[in-house]
Amino acid sequence: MNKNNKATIHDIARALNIDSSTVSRALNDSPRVTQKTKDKIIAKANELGYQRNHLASNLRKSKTYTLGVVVPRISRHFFSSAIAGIEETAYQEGYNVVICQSLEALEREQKIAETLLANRVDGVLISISMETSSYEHLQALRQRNIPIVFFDRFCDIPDTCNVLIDDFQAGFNATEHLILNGSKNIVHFSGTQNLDIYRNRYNGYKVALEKHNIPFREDFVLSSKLMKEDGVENAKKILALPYKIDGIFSANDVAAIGALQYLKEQGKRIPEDIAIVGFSNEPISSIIEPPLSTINQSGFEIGKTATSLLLSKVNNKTSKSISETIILKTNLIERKSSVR
Amino acid sequence: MNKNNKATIHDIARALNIDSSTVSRALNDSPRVTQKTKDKIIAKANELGYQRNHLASNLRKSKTYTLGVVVPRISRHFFSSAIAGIEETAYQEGYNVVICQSLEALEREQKIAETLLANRVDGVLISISMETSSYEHLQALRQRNIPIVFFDRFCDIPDTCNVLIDDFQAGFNATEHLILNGSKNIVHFSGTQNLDIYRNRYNGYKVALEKHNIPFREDFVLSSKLMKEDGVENAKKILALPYKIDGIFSANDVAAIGALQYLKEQGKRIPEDIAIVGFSNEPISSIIEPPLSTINQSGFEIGKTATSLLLSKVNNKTSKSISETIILKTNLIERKSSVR
DNA sequence: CTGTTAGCGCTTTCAT
DNA sequence: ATGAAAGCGCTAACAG
Repeated sequence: MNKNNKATIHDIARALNIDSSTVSRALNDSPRVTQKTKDKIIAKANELGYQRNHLASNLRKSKTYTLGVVVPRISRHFFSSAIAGIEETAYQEGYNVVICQSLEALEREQKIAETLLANRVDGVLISISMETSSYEHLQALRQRNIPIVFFDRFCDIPDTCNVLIDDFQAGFNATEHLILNGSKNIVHFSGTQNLDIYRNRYNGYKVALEKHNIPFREDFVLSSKLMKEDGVENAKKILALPYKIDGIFSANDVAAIGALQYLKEQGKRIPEDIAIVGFSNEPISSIIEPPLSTINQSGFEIGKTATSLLLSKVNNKTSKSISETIILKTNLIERKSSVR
Repeated sequence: MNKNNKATIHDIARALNIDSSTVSRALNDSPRVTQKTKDKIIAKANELGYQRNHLASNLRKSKTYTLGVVVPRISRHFFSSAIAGIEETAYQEGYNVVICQSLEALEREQKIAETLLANRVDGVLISISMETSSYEHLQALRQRNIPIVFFDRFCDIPDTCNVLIDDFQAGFNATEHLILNGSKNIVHFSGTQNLDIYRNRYNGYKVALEKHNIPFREDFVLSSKLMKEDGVENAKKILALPYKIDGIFSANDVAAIGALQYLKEQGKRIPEDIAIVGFSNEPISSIIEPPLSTINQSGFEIGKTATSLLLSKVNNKTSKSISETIILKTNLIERKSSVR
């Protein structure tokens, strides 16, 4: 018994008059131990209430069995469901997870990267912040040979993987959906253009307009950080436009909701339909009026996929430093307003 | 240099021709080392890019510097903001955090408790599941001398702490608010009665009615798990009641929203005002029609408070096994419908 | 198949 | 004020 009153492999060994290394092997189910002794050892282990000390094991193996997860903010539904997927996959494989929030700030992201390094995580899953335009902190991780998988927000660094949705297609589908429902003057709420996801959604919007011979107008594209306040600002801009806007394609849910709310407060006309991209299975869309059509993007799936990819990197010493990008499917969920 | 290409205290010691124990002391800012040698050591540490190996350090100290956090579901806004508060406080003190979801299921909660034990966390923060009516898994943690702090959902186990809001007062305030706004027939959406928070909110409701001489009616209390579907069911029951309901006091946000949505879909009259308890700074309430008055309960604050309390238990060997309950203030946020 | 031995990198007595 | 030595609990050569 050690000082914490917990049995160690030595206690088991002593009780059975064998060596602790055999106990270790048995407990790790090594083929180099007879089934009979394994049984004896396992029985004794249970009897003594033995539990492996991961600290010691990990130190010896110089692995932490911990993954770092960096997201802009945990309260965003997309990310909290992604985290659920990440944890499910990680726990299954015996990995723990430490979750960090960048709050969309580069400086915080850099600090987090340092912490993760100091904690010697075995791998990192990250959705970069909107501010992230320099990548040294991420490259530092790669230099220490820590695998990185980017999810949702694309990042182009050598020897890293990406798990994304097809943002171009989603943007195209969202916009076309509006057009097919009769919208002509469609405004686009876009995000910061240094993020690929927003550039691609924007391009999808443009191409859909082209396809349907609707002229593209520069002043119909409103770029922001897509926070709720930005949505409100966007709504004001819409009202100031010399056109009757009959559709909005917002690159995320939050800004769309902000705009909606403002328009309602002002007693203004609500565009016929609003398509939103970047939306997980959040309940908000189903409770606001008019119901929003959304592009469904399962955070849970993305989290799971990204994690298994990362774990394969963490475990396979073989296929080291191969970049890979996985694109997951999205689907458009149409919601008709009940009041029409 | 070790196999991971990382400097150790031995590397620093060798380079400086001193012993590694001195290096260790210096790096821990022990008073038993001269400032001059400390400076030398720190300089060399930086030069070599030294980073402490926490695994080794923790093994030696037999502490994990990890806290377990168990919540019903991370996607609930109240819990995700509580987690943010927990992390902020924990990281400041050099602790990591592992987050687990019980999904309101006792069985999962029991498994999680086992895992946390196996991981030898230094302390546990938990909001018990709605199903939790047996407490062996939690007592097992206490037996291993792992401090526990319950937050939001009260749990009465010896030698543990609770960080709560005043649910009785909140229930009272919510109900009185409805009464003062003219409601007479006020329905209460209640949660499972094995949780104190719901019993207390329920009692607050009753006492508020009493105070204002409004007769209490058994059939105005609808108990459920307070999921969205339950809200829908509740709404149906309301419509079937032989009274004109003019107020709802829901013990949480989710059920209230479910009910609202159903009532709207059916084109039914919406009660004049709805007070909700159990509500964090979630944006939902501000985007639905009619606006809901809510009891504001800051998950972030609760998380922070609970964590500092837990850390004091984890660190102070002195005041061991003293139970304590902290009650945090809530405030009612009134929102007038814009359409009235 | 099992035992011996030597550490992983750090902290902590106990000396000096 | 610093050094020497022991060991946290486990794993992984290397023997036999």
